[in-house]
Amino acid sequence: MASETPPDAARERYNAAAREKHWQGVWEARETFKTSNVDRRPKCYVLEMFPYPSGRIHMGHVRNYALGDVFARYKRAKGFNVLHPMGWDAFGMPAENAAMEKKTHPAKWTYENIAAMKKQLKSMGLSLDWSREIATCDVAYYHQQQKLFLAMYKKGLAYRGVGRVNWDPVDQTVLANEQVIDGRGWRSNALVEQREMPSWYFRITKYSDELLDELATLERWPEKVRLMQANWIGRSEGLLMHYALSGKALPKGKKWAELEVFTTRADTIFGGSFCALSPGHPLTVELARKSKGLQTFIEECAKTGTSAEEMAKAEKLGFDTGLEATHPLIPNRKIPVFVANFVLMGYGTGAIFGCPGHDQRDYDFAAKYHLPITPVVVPEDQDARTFHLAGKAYDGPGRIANSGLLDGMTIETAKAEVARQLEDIGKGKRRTMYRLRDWGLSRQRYWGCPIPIIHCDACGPQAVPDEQLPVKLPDDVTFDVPGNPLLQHPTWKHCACPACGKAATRETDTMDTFVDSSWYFVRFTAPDAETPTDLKAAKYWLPVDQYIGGIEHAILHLLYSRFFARAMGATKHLPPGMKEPFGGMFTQGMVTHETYKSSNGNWLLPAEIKIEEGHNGRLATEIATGAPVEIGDIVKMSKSKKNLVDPDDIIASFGADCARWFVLSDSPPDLDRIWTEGGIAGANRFVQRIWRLIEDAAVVASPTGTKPPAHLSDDAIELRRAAHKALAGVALAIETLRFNVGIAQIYEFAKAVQAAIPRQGADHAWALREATEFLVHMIGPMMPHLAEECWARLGYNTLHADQPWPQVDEALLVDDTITIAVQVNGKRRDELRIARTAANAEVEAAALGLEGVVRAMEGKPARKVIVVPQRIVNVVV
RNA sequence: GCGGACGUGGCGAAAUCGGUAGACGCAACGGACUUAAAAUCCGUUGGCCCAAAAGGUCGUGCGGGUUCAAGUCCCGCCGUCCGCACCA
Repeated sequence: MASETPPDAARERYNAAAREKHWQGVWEARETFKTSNVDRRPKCYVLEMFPYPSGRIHMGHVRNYALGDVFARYKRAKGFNVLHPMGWDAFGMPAENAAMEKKTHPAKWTYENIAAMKKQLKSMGLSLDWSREIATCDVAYYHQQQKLFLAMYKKGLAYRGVGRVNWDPVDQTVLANEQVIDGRGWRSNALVEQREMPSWYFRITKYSDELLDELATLERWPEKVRLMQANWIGRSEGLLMHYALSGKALPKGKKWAELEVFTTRADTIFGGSFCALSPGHPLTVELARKSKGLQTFIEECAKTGTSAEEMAKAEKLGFDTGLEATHPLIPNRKIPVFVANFVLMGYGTGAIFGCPGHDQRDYDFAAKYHLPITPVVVPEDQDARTFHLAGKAYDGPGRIANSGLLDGMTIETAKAEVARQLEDIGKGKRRTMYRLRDWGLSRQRYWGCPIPIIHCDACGPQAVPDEQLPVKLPDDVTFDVPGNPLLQHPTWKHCACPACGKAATRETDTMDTFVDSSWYFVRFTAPDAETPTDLKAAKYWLPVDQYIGGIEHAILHLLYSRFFARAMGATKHLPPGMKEPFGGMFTQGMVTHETYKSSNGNWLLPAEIKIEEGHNGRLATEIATGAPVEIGDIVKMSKSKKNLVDPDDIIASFGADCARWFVLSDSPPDLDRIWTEGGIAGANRFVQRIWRLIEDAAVVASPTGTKPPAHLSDDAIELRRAAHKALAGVALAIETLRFNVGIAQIYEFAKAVQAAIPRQGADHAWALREATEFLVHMIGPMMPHLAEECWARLGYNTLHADQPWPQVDEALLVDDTITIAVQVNGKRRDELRIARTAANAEVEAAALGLEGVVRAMEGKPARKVIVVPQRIVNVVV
């Protein structure tokens, strides 16, 4: 029999490139991964974040989609009706940049990129239902998005308001915060201005509480992401309180008689030594009309940089208005009113009272302007009379002091007491504030979804009537002049008012691309529906059971999607109660690689260098010149550092299975995966080893469908145990997204199968057949092409992709005889082979008789023997 | 500054419940096969003591603690990474 197997030298290696193409063709021809919305099986919606069509996939994509594909294929094998779709986040700036630089139309550039990337994704052998493919720049998609927008507009969830934006005066466009670098536009390098501009907003703050409170229901989300969202929403409970204003400079009118401030530390009011207004506060603006000095001060404030670092370092600056504020509970104390650069207009009321003793910012400010600093909270272990602030504010726990009627209270009691008293006299009100603001979605750009609104001088903003939708982007645009091409288009914006019929103009802003990605996962459930969503399909498929993507979307994309789910519920585009779009969320790590730098300081591609490993470490040289190369840090693969490995090259030389196997091995999926030449070679060795193993096993194993023999030898039973244990272990690893652990078990099991091949006898042949098939099932989700090839080699003419995950025989998971460690005084001294069911007394007796135990006990009597059944024995002497 | 995560061999890591630390992979070293190489196969590989084996001993960032037993739990440090950042 064995002679049928060719010797290694003559054997053909598994030709991944050819076979992978073959099986991809078979899957496509048979529509193996096409999913129906009508199916009796339980559903499972597996989704990876859809890519931006930059033109080429990178290793980050390979990892992301390999992770998702393992899960999707496994769930299919487990009998689920799996939805695993793919699409393109296709609107956005890079297409317009390309249009300006390369003179290609954004649409042409985008669709060519999509075609190229789709080809690359297909070469990965992903179990995707391509019939549901969507691109957000498809008119069919953004048509539906416009309907959604109008439905939200009519519900008051989208509105037009005025807000501050980062305006790039050269490019004539609004910039996102992350596009402003050191106060300058990232492309134009022009000084960015803060402008008040009319913009469109989504009323996400309506759901602040829900979005925060319901984070608790997201049990299969990373704690870290939930925390980041909670901090982003930033709810804080506090008190609005009114200070009476006085002073010569106080403007006339009732409106200026009182100053409203917000505080979360009402307990510290007796420590308040000043009030401060934001430079943008209405009272500041009013006062500035009569004060040149204040005007100058406001201008100075506006100039301080917008970058986070600058803000933190910026000195606390104030301008004394000459006004005085009287606290409602302490009529005899008047404190000065300043305008201060550190008070934000966008939070609370834009005005604060400063308590230097217990707030570091206020402390810094008070120190600079020589204002009183009185501690009013004293730590429990300190005496109020001697307690001293050691040069900084104290914000820890303690009891109230120096505060008259509040003295001796806890912080919480004092807060409640102040709130109660102020509410009683109508000078205060408890209030919850949020850091979260409404979502500004206007972008002055071309390549985005047009906002379907018409502005009429007589009637105001009007929704575009349904029959006039979609508002299509015009094709004939130029990017020769800065600014929004839609605004400059000669005819596009001119139209008739739907209400009065007179000449009107279209909204020329387009939507933030985060809008596109806030509901695409719903559209996948019914990609061809004439309405934005199909309630029946949405109800069947949603929520997404497992969503996988990068941590960089932890806040915005995921929070916006959660908002959209609620808003779409309100507009009846989702079934009632369907609030959370993603039941399970997983954030995968990056793919990293060593960096290489030539002696002249240029970064080099891994392909441009050669590495020699020897006793004295690793030496790198540049292939072209033979010059030595400096090996740098291991960082995320990036174009700028050139530490890139091209998925196309890897797939061409090793195959998609090998690339998938590599990115799944070794590192936990949520941590970074370091790409190494050695690692990919190791993965390739395993691919070849599996193929040889299956070829060998196919020769000696029982034919398909052989009935189990009546008697199995111990070795055969051991192989069965190993097979069933590995199968259960791999299944658990996949379910818990710990693929690296599952892969380690596959390696181990493959060794056991290999060792069993030379054994003779019908029982071995049968056990080997089972073990070999199990092995193919285990590698299937990760290396699907190889699994098909092996499945065929084992004598089947069915598709492995259609095979169910085998049943585990639970009885085989537990051993009859087990090995337990025996310790003496907590140190392992020997081990014991004993029946799993042995009684504790029996275990104890056997343990005490072990050679290593006797030696370690040195003749002393056992004071205590702890027997943990089936785990360990510890003898205490 | 605030919040969070992490720290285990030369490297990536495993250890699901407090119960044999280092599975599995990479790298390295030795051997078989070969004229040779590649490929493949077999073996060794945490430190120290011992000629070797047997055995001993130390060992999961550092210092304490709880426990029969700690990588795992508690307290205090140190370091690295990430997020937020004048949010009153």
